[in-house]
Amino acid sequence: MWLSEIMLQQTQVRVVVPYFERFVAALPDVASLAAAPPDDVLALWSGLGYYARARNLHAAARACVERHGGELPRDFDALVALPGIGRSTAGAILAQAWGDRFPILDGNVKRVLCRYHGVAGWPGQPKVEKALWEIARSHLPAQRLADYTQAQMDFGATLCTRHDPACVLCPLQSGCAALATGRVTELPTPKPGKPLPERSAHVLLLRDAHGRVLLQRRPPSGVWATLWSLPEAATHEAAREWFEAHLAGDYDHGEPLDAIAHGFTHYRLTLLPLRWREVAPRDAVGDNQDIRWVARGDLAALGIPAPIRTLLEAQLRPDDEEPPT
DNA sequence: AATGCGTGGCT
DNA sequence: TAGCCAAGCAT
Repeated sequence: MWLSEIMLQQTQVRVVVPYFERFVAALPDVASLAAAPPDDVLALWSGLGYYARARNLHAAARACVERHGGELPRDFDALVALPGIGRSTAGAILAQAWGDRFPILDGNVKRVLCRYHGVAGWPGQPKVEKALWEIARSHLPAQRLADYTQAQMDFGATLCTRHDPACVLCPLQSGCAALATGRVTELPTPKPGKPLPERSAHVLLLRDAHGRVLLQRRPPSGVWATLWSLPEAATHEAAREWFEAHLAGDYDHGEPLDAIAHGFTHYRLTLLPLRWREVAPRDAVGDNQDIRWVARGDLAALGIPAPIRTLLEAQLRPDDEEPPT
């Protein structure tokens, strides 16, 4: 329940299902999650995005073991105090698990309320969001909060959809302000757009004599925080410095591979891979906790950013399939 | 208050 | 197809 709420934040059901099943099979309860190494949790999350959710979930599980007897507390303030659980998720947990009378305000509910009440303005705007919370609270029924909460989300997901909502079938037609005023397609007001910044990074695909690849743990904050990725540098000069500090070999022998375009919500990233087929480490590599050689078969056990995993899978295929340049 | 944080599906 | 944005939260 808790896991599904966290996984579904900003993520669609269809995408979550396989991750959810894999996660539950590996870490079936709060105790096993709390006891798991952070890398195991990130590996199970790898590909889902917003990795802070995984780190927060892990920390929250440990907090539950320490402070709440290994269970999620049935208390709004205690829930919100746990990392990764905000107002909406806390409300969803209390309403769905216990039938407690708390509103939720996820993307589906925001869309439905904006249309039904004819609320204009981007829902991400604090003023608009505050109004929506009040509306959500005012609609709460006296009973069956679990059913009500689930019904709201199902309604938004199946009838009052983002594109092409099924107004003809809608049981709330008669009270819908957007329908009455012909604004169904205009509400909710879309986020004010602005051009996404472009960034690029050189990534080094380094293999040793055993065919292993050199991975580096990313810094504790920023995008892909604490995940394992390829060594990265902003410029060729910086890449060369890193290479020469860590490896014996000739930087200029690196073969450029095709650039990889990756879009984030807030910027566009172009990855420029350089490949060396066989390099030897300097001593420093062996001593550094954040740098390691990884065999192809061990990639699945690590949290790795999606485009990097795709690149590695293409490059580390068995030798009878020559990787593309 | 505004921004940072992933990825994939959809049109 | 390039852009939009989905079961939000943290800072």
